[in-house]
Amino acid sequence: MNGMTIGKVSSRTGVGIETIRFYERRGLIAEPARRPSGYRDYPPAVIERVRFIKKAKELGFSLREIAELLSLRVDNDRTCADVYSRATAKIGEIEEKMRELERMKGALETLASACTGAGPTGECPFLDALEGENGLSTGATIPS
Amino acid sequence: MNGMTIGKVSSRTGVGIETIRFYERRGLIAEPARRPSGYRDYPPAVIERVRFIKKAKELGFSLREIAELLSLRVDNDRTCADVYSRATAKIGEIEEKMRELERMKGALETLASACTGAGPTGECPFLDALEGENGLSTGATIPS
DNA sequence: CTTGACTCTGTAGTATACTACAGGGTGTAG
DNA sequence: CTACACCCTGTAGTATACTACAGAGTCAAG
Repeated sequence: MNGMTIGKVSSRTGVGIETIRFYERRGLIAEPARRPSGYRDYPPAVIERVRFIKKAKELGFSLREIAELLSLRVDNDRTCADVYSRATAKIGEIEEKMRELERMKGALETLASACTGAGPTGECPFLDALEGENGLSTGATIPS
Repeated sequence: MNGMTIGKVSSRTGVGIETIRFYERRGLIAEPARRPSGYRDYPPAVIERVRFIKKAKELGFSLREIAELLSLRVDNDRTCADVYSRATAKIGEIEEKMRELERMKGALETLASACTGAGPTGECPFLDALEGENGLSTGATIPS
């Protein structure tokens, strides 16, 4: 009763074989069991994990941040208080991302509703909707 | 009555000088006027543009996608119908990102509410909340 | 028992997005 | 008039995240 080969994981998730092995090297996916041949033998749960990584990436999380998100679940050494504070911090980041997306969406909707007819594009309040002093939590890098 | 030097733009936006010049090379920022010395002389509007780029990046848009977003406003050759379809497409992408963030947030909240006391971390339904067949619009790359 | 699809390790190359000089000129405060 | 912060171009280096081989072994169908 074997699990999946890496090719199966790849086709089920839409993530390339080389990329899956890369995620393993980076510690995002646990090293799977091996068959006598040396082939990786994955449990079904790996599918959700790979899909999670894929989606989190599309949402602007780096692999380092995704590892953090995943570590909330994996490490049994952590206290609940620790998990709680990390989780709420991530929730804050996510809420900030959502607010920015909301603003961007609003700006695009204004743009779209102003341009339903024919003719050239006029001045649209596109950048204006995204003002504000600060970025998100990325940690701005200003060379010394 | 001069505008800003690049250093001023950098300090007002939190984006490095080299990065601003890089954005110019990539066409994300228009080539500014020059002073007799050759110094770049930026109009105030560049501040919003740089901040927009910064935020859009933090939301998971690539520089190529940001250029697309910006081109909706800039190109006067485009018809309104064209702008409309591009804008609504981007709105769709943004809504998908927001839905995914909502799911991720829900998973984190479940995790956080289950772990407010002391003790070790149990099994939490973290990955489960992010299942689903498909990713976003990134265009999955599966090697041949 | 061969053929073709699949897997292995290891290394090297690519795309994106910066980031850091080198070697030079500019601008202004004291 | 000099010292120091700032700007210029151009090129090269770095971090991240893949992506592509090379050279070899594995497995299932016919």
